[in-house]
Amino acid sequence: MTDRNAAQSSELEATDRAILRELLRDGRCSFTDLGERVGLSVSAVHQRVRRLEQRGALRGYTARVDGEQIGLPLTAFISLTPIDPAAPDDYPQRLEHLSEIESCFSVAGDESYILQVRVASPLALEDLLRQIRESAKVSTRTTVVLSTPFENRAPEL
Amino acid sequence: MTDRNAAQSSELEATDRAILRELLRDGRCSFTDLGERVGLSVSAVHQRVRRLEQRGALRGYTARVDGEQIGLPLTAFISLTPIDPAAPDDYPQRLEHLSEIESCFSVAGDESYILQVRVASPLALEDLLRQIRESAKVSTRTTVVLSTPFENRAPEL
DNA sequence: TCTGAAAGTCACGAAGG
DNA sequence: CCTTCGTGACTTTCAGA
Repeated sequence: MTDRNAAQSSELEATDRAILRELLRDGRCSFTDLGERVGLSVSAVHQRVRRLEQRGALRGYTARVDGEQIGLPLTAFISLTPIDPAAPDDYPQRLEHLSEIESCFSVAGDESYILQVRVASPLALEDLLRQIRESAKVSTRTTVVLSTPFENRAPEL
Repeated sequence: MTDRNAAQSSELEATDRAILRELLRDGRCSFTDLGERVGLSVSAVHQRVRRLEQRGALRGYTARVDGEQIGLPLTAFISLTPIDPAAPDDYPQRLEHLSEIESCFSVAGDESYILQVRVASPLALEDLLRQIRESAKVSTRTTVVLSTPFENRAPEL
């Protein structure tokens, strides 16, 4: 066995973590480079990446884009509190269609959900808030982001 | 001129937005595919992508990785309030070295900053909170994420 | 799970309109 | 800003260990 038999394919081995580390740093890194960096042949890396994709450890790849330059300079966090505490908890589905909502977290604490949103302007935020309240029957508390010292840093693997 | 002359290279043109849309969907998409999808030759797309990278609209590429499978199943938001309101505002620099902190937002509202963190366990979170308080001389308020209905969705371009 | 080789695809710069 | 074209690099598969 490997380390501690990796609890039914749960924990990742060193080489796989090295691969993920490189792909987090550069999602377009070639298999050739990847192979050199982790000390494996091109085909071996190729197989491992495919396996990581199939396992779901590697969910995909995406570009990192500048919010300002694409015309969405305003980020905010919106906390949700259900108006009717007895209503069924289907808030995520009710909000899914609003593309301005980047992330939706179910949380412990005073509020039920935290939404991370990105919009073009204060006016667009006002409109989004109206749509959220209408779609989900919730009251909202909004925290506007002034600046982002850093964001989406890669975790240490 | 184009649309409204794009306010000094600020706004993006339709083809560039189409390219970003595709790269947000699949960060490893080949230039060949990209060209077909946006209706341009391979070289033209290549040039545009390079230009977008130089402009800073395209900041890079990254893999999307499953938090659970890499051994970091716990996400939380931590709000920061300075203990000494007169202290210099260098909190981001003081916290930068803590790799568990994925994002750091300066916000308007009751608190000064919101941190998004990812850790292995409640114990690791406790330890991180201690380090944050020590490093930045702040009091903290923590909201634990129970589940994530959706996260990091691509914005509508 | 690895390696090495073969075949097909792709990246990327040059030249030109 | 676009196209076409050519070369070298890369991806992907497969056989073998």
